[in-house]
Amino acid sequence: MLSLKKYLTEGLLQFTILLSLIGVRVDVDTYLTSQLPPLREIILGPSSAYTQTQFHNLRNTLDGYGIHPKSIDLDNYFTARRLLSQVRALDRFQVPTTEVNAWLVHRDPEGSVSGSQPSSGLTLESSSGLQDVTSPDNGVRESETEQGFSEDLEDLGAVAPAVSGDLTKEDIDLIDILWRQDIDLGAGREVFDYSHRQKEQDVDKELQDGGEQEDTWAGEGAEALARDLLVDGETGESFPAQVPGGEDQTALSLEECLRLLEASCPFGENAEFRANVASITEAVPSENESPALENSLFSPLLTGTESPFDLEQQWQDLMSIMEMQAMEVNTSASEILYNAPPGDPLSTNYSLAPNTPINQNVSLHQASLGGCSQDFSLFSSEVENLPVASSSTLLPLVPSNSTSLNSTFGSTNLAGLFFPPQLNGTANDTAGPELPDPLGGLLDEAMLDEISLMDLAIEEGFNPVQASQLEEEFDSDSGLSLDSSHSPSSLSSSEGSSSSSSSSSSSASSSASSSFSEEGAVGYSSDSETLDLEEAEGAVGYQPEYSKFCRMSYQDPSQLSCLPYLEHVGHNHTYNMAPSALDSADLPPPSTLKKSSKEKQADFLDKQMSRDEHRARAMKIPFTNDKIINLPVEEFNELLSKYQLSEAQLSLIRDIRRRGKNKMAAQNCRKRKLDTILNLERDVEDLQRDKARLLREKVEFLRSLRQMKQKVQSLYQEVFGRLRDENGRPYSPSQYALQYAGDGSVLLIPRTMADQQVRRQERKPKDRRK
DNA sequence: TCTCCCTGTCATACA
DNA sequence: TATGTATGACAGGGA
Repeated sequence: MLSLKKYLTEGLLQFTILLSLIGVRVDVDTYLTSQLPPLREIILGPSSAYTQTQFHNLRNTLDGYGIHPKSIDLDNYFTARRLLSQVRALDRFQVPTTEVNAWLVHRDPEGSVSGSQPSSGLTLESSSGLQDVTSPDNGVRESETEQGFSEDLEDLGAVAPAVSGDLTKEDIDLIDILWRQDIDLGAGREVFDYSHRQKEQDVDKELQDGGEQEDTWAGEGAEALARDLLVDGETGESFPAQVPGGEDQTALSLEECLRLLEASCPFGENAEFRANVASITEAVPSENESPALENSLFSPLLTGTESPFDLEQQWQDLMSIMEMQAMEVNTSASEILYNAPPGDPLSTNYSLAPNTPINQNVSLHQASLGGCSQDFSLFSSEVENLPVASSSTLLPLVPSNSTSLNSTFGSTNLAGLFFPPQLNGTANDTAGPELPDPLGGLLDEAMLDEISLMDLAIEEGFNPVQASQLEEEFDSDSGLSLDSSHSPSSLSSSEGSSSSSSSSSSSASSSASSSFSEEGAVGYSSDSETLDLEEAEGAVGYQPEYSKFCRMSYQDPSQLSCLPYLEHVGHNHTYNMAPSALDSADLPPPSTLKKSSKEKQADFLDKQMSRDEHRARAMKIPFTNDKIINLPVEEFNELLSKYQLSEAQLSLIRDIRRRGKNKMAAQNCRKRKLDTILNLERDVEDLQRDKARLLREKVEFLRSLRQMKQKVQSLYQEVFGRLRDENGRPYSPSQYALQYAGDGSVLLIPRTMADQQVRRQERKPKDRRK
């Protein structure tokens, strides 16, 4: 019978899927909800004791409208409806993106499929040439695509198990079957992933638009620069462009500056980006380590990548967290990092990066330290204390008209942050060492284990999810095992029709678990018309996790196992029947048995009867406890009216009814508690996975950011080094700074102005926080 | 014997 | 008010 059931179940399911695939609509509802108990029972299996609770409610409510809102049967109802609707939708070939993502998430632990496989690293870090910088936008986007960031970002809205974890094992099996079929047709799994295809299209679009934007922006920038130069020439001031001998040099320098900056940061043509680039250019080198000042690059760079999500805000949030953690960080690491000996400006100006070779295989911890050392001090008071350069006059290079000046002030200028205090003549040698290492704080004891796991993932080509799973397995010693998929009962998952995903919602698991919790004494009525429906509803799935709770009220522990398909063995149909009837019905003819065994059987059955059944039999109640408990009120009262019952009998009957209902209510209550605990476990599991993923993303971002800053720094140095005043002498970095204004012009301004703008910029995020 | 867990039951609140 | 449900608390029984 079992094999027949399995055969029929799988065969029908596959047949239905095939029919659906070729366009034949199969309405399974007709078969499942029709009054064909044997077929339904074969397919869905017998019900459990739990589901008997709403016998009367489910009567005449085949669609489930009469199910109590809190009933566990409602879970079955919704699960069944959802599965049926999905089966029907097969011919329409719709695979919801979020569900596929959820599927991927749940396959991660097995390492078979993962949408967030770690790539070897961001494109930016693949090489250090300028070529990489020419398309940081695309690079970042591609990196996002490669590393499953797009999925991760989508997960931000679908991470909650209640949403994304709604796939049952049946769903997964269906998707898997479809996938295999399409693989045979030459289609990969990514074909189903709408987000994947969309990301590919986006990337292509970006690649196309990027070139156009770059060209447009370059043209506008050149025009703006030429305009500025012309205006400046009209002022008659000692603008290099108009000074004989120095004109070509300066003009060439500015053009080169613009070109280099454009080449390095072709993010787009919008003003926001330009402001960001301006902050990038200002965030260039400082002679003495001022890592605190360099974090100004954070937001602008990330905003420049222009994703639909407010990455700048996210980073600010992240930085705020880091700031908090940085309060407690020890400064030893930063001291080492910041006390680099002065020497080559390129190597010393930029806190860590120049001296730290970019190593893709570097430990995440190390990488994080490096990235952090330069990134997190935007809001540090050190910035406020920066001495202002004495020079306050506007250079001839700066356009003299008010518009340009306003734009200059209005634009981002963090140049001062990058110039070495020594050059300002007011250097504070202790500034660097005093700065804490925020990421070091982030990577404190509590996070090192996760980081190390991520290190493992990056260094060893480990799937980070696997790493997190490894971590979970380590954590599983704590009594509550988070990995339910390792339950021995998961063997039953081979039965596609009787398994439910560990990610199923609590409602689904409720229905599933009830399929084998057996209450034989009061839980079964062979003459109940609604029983079949109950069984159908109650056997939607089998929850492996409940194997450990399967020791419920079964009839005979020695005869019954926890297997759900054996649950019907334990039903007790005897109730208040007379012992003689029981004997004749259940026992072999007396002639073939010894009296002792007969008595044994009687004793055994007697023991199996509940107290209320004993009482009912003693009081000669003329109907079964099952009827007493499960009949609707109207029918119950009608039943009572048919018999002439004494007050004691009536009282007992009402007590039996009350206790029976309460007993099942208690069972439901306890099962709900278990469901809650299990779902909480899954939530914790998901959150841990998300946490690991976010940490990994953060490290990746920091790494790419550090590399971008390196390149911007070198470009700034190159541009600034080529600038010459009217006498052909280079400008002093301690007195002047380059500023990339919002209108596309590149300005050389005194450091005092740059410092003022730095302070002004610092206040903005603070105000925004308020 | 003690402890833990499961189960049934009661009391109570609530719908 | 009657009925049903949910849940905390308690007790009994088995391992």
